[in-house]
Amino acid sequence: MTSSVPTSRSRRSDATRTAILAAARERFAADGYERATIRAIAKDARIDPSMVMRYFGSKEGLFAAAVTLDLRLPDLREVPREEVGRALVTHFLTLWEENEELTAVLRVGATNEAGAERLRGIFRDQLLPVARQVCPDPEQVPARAALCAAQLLGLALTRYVLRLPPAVGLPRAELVAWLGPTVQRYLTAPHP
Amino acid sequence: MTSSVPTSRSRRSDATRTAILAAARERFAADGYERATIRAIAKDARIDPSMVMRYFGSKEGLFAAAVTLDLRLPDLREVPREEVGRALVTHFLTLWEENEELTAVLRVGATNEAGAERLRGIFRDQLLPVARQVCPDPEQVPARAALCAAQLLGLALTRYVLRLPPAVGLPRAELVAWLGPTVQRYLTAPHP
DNA sequence: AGTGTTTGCCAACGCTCGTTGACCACGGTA
DNA sequence: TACCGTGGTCAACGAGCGTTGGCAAACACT
Repeated sequence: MTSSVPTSRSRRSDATRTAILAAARERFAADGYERATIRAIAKDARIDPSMVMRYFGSKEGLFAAAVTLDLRLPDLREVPREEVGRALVTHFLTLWEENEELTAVLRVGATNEAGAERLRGIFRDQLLPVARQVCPDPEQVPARAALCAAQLLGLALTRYVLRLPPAVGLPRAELVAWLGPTVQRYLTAPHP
Repeated sequence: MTSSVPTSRSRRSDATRTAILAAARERFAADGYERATIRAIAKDARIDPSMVMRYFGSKEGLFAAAVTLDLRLPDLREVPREEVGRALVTHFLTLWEENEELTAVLRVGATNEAGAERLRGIFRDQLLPVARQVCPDPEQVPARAALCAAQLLGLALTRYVLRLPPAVGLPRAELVAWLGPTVQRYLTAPHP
């Protein structure tokens, strides 16, 4: 039993716990699922590999705990209707540059079925609802959202994962100027 | 020495060689680089793993031999100028559905540096020259080609790798209708 | 001081991987 | 018949992986 430190006082292990999570995110983002070994993650966090197991149960458990993705998408009803495309692109660029979880989930999703399922979940639970806010016809929402996902994930893939030189070199503003109208059209333009 | 069968007569080993390559392409496309094991590939080809080594030297050698990608892009100068976007999208969709090498190189490129370099090479040697045929300003060619790559690879990623349900469900014609104008704009529209 | 829970390290397990080298079967040529 | 290149199998190697259980130190509470 022992409710020794039940409520608010921070346990000493919380530090290691977050250290492991940080190292895991970094490795998953850099190497993908298979090559990001528990041993390497543990070494980065300066603890023993067995600690990872004790805290997270298994490698899958660690991945699940390390990569919890909240896109924090804006409420598009508060954005001028002709600005939603640019707003989304801007938001995604910021998001992607701020945290490496997105790169991690994209890299892992490309080779690992569990990772792919994670991405499908994010699409379903986070992007679809937002698309629903601005799409004219509810029936077309999934298709339109998928088109946006294709464009935005394609950008992330070429720029942050594959690192195609021209994609890396393009300045933010220019990306927004090019992709904004595309996303805008996918979301709001009449079916072609 | 021995020029026993030097010229045209097909050696018996060619059959196994191509069997290995076919199995390798399939596994790389389905599993990515790390999880596509030589042992599994050899089993698919119904031979011993050591044969793979004899023929291709190493796993990297096998990958290099199995995935040689020719996009067979059309000569855009023979396509009506306002049709190049739709033509490219159509071409890519066909290409992707016909052979699994593209899925393989995309999956591998996402987690493996050698795979990523392979993709950068394809972009540089095959997509850039074609973009040069239709872009107005030569200086803008790399950026415009990169935008196209982002859109087209994003489609492939969501449809053939991640298998987002709405992206899988969209019929070819509709994809061409949506993405065609996007690619067209990236290639030929004036800089926004 | 004494006791029980945390927090950590260490050593090993069983497994799979890429890779290697020894050995065998066939088939054409001398 | 004897030979040799070719196409193939088999068993093993060393390394790295995820994972486990036992044990020592640090701490919290009485």
